[in-house]
Amino acid sequence: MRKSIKLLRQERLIDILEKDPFVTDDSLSEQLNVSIQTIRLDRMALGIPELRKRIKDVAKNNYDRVKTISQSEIVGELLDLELNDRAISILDTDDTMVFKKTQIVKGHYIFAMAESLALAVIDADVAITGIANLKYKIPVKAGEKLVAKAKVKQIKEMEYYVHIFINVQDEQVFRSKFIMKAV
Amino acid sequence: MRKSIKLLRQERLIDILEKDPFVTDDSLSEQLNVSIQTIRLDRMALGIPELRKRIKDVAKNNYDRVKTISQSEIVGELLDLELNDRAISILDTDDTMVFKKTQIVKGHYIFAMAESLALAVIDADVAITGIANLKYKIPVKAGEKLVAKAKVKQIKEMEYYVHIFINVQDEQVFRSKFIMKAV
DNA sequence: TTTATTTTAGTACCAGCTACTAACTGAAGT
DNA sequence: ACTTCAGTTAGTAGCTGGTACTAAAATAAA
Repeated sequence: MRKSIKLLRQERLIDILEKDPFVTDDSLSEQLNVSIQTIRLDRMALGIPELRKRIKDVAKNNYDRVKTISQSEIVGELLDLELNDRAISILDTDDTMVFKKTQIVKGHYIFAMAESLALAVIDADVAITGIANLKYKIPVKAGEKLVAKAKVKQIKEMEYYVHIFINVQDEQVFRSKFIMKAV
Repeated sequence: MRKSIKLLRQERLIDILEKDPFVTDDSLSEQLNVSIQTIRLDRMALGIPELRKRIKDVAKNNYDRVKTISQSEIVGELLDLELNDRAISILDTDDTMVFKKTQIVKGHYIFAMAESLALAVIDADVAITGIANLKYKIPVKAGEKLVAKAKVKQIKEMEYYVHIFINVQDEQVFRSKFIMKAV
């Protein structure tokens, strides 16, 4: 029975540190009501590095990356643009965009790429998405390079009908129709 | 002229640390060819904290932010769930989600909320989005609280037909149909 | 009861500092 | 020539949050 007490404590330790890596051994020993030596033995057993190393890891991991997530990279890079006619953008997928279980890129990244290209291609100061029909044909895996092509099919007063196709290599993985409304 | 040597060194110091905050005083003293005490006097004068504090700052700055952007907040909080039947989630929008020009929430945030709720409501280990039809009825502004309701309409072998409605207050701002495929 | 596991205690040592005192350098001021 | 003084260097004590190690105490299992 002592065995499970130890394992339970180690699980709690992992839990605490996953929620907040900025915790000293001292604080951990208080939270778990054991001596600081026990905490250190547990960390050793679990291969968890010391506070400073943990902080450094968090810092290093995010230092370069973070900037990207929030904006531009979510939508890809515009390569070619002919207003009111056509446009091309590319997006490199990575493992931050996937469902861990399946390694398949989450749908909203692909949607975001398509939507932003649809917005870019139309010659309107401000536009909003009205209607979208999407078809995910083949799941996209982390690391694959997406190429999106937009074609404006029709402009009816303030409504723009735009088709977006997304390929990986020469295979179509996604296609969609957007009706954008200028405001 | 001695004056400018000092100022120049301090500028170089700032430069080095801006490019890479992960540098010890020891390394700085080598790079700038002065004693470690001089480096410390310079840091004091410039109000630059020690290495560990700098690392911690980098980590802290990004840690909270990244967590939120990448996962939960983009998709909302699950309030109610009846597998294979219905589900409800909420999402507080903020000004990081909008087009600056218009203060209107970007479509992919709303799509992500809808898609993830559609995924949550179906009782399948792994599922991918197959087809989606979206209608954005009213633009959502920063600060508005979105309430998404999912209803599973039909289950046909491995395909799930799910409807998602998103409201602000009692007004429907978005509705969609998803066909999800279990894998 | 004996043995094994787990936990606690304690010491020496480390990096990377802060805080402080003191001495040295070198050029300018008068 | 001597003083002056900013700028630089040297050195010590003490801090945090550890590692690495030895040893003893507590608890459980045989």
